[in-house]
Amino acid sequence: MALPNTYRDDETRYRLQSVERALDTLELLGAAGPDGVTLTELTERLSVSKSTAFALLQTLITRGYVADSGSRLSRRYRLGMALAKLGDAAEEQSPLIGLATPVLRSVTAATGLTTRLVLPEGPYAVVAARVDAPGTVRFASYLGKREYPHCTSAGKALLTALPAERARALAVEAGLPVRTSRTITDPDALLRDLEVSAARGYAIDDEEDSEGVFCVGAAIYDRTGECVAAISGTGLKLNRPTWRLDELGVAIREAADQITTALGGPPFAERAGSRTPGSEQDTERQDG
Amino acid sequence: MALPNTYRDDETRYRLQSVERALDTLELLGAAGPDGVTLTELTERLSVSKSTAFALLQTLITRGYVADSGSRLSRRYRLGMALAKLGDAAEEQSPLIGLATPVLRSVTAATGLTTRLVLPEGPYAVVAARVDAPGTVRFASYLGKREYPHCTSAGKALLTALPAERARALAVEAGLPVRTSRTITDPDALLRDLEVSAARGYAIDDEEDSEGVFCVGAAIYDRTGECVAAISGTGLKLNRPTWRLDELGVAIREAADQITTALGGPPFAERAGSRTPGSEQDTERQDG
DNA sequence: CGTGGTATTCGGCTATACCGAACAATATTC
DNA sequence: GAATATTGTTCGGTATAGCCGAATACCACG
Repeated sequence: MALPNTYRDDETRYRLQSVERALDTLELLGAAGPDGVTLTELTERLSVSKSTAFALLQTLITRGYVADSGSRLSRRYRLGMALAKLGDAAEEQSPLIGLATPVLRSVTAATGLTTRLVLPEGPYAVVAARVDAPGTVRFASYLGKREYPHCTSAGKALLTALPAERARALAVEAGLPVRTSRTITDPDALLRDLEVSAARGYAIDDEEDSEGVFCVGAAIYDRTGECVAAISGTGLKLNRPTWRLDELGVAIREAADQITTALGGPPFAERAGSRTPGSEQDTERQDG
Repeated sequence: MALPNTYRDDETRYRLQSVERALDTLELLGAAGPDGVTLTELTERLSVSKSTAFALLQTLITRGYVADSGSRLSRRYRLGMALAKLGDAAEEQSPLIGLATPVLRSVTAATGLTTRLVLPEGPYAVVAARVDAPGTVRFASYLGKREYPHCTSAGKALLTALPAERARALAVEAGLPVRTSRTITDPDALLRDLEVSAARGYAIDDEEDSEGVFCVGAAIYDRTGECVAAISGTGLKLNRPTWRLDELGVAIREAADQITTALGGPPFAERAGSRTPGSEQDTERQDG
């Protein structure tokens, strides 16, 4: 190496190369679907030598974090059960997730909706926990999925907690791509929608993100009054044509309130009317 | 210098030390509960230097696998959300778990029981997936929990798939400790119970493992006719005094059948009467 | 029976991960 | 309020652990 730089980049100081590669391996396998990945595939995607990839896999396999299937030749590797175990423990250790999951279960049992807990990450909302409704063929709703702020109920719910200016900035940062014919793509229209949602205590996505799919979402606040998360309930219109979005919205709002109060935050009733100032835009009649 | 044994133990060949330590760290944090662990605690439990433990944590933290809470000094570390994400992916990738989870959800929704998928591990049954019933204050039912074969419905269900001698041997190996006043501690009595359970298609644990708690379980078979897992449903007698164990048992049996047939295995009706296959069954190729 | 694709094994080189010790920052004690 | 105890963080030297490249073993086609 020509570079005599004995000191490492500040970003990578105190970070162990082989551990990072092991994590890369796991994440790669996780994104790879049930068919798994082959050793040579891994080799090139990690840009390491075959023997290195092999050693990584050996280590992870003997500990149960990676499972190998397929016989001898053209073996395929996928994530192992030890990870499911750790993931479970991680969920319980996260105060928010541990608190929210039982509530989500109740809502799902009562309403038949698939429920989720999402956290803000930049302008997006990422799924942190979920309780799938029975019979669901499983939405494309894996943990860690990033959802748009402008066309999902959870994303909107997060925005309702912010001053109008900030909400607009975030939505614009994420972009407002068209997802269905009903997607709100105009920032001003979105802000009006948020106004209504905030007053109502829950946000609605009525086939704005995906055809035939609706959801309702509500924000969660901690003791400092900061919005830290949101929950949402999702349903398919096909399954049951006569959902009552207003009733479901209230159910979600109350569930969110339950979590909020558990965190010591202000419930909906206390927040009512005190929508974050920002610009007090005149409300124009919204036509469809 | 005395060059010590350049060749490593066969057990540890091709295994990366730092990766193993990282995994040790995660497992340690996972077992530590929501309060987490402090750096010095970790240092001594891993028997590594403080700086090493620090580097491990840094790596895991920047990748989101460990979260730190508590301010500056006396910081506490717990598992991070990246693990929940991977664990979720691992569940979907496991063919058995991915298959069983939707079924478990249906059973839970229909019956109100907390349902589990368990796998055999030596003489024990370890929990591989679970769907908690709403309102459950959460049993001590974390993923990876080992359950006794003699006093849990899932454990018994696994035993029903084995020849009597083997079932007895396993139960004895695990021991038959007293758990409640109703625990079966006599191997012969257990075998009689298994006989009945096999004929019925499901096993019952009526407060044999824990006071006030019952469960029903049934075995799952793959295409080779081997029992590979079992599912169980658990309920609290306190909550609802009038459970119908027979109905619940049938529900569990049918759910197990559903998974079994999905795997290409023999459902209950076909197994009836043929307890203890014991004899040699031809290996049937699955060409085409 | 070769050919091309895999997974393993080997041995050497050096970058890497380890340690010990000093440093900094916060509590706790007097 | 200074002294002490206990924790997290930084640093440099060192040898070991991890990386690579090449050679080998294995299997499935043609």
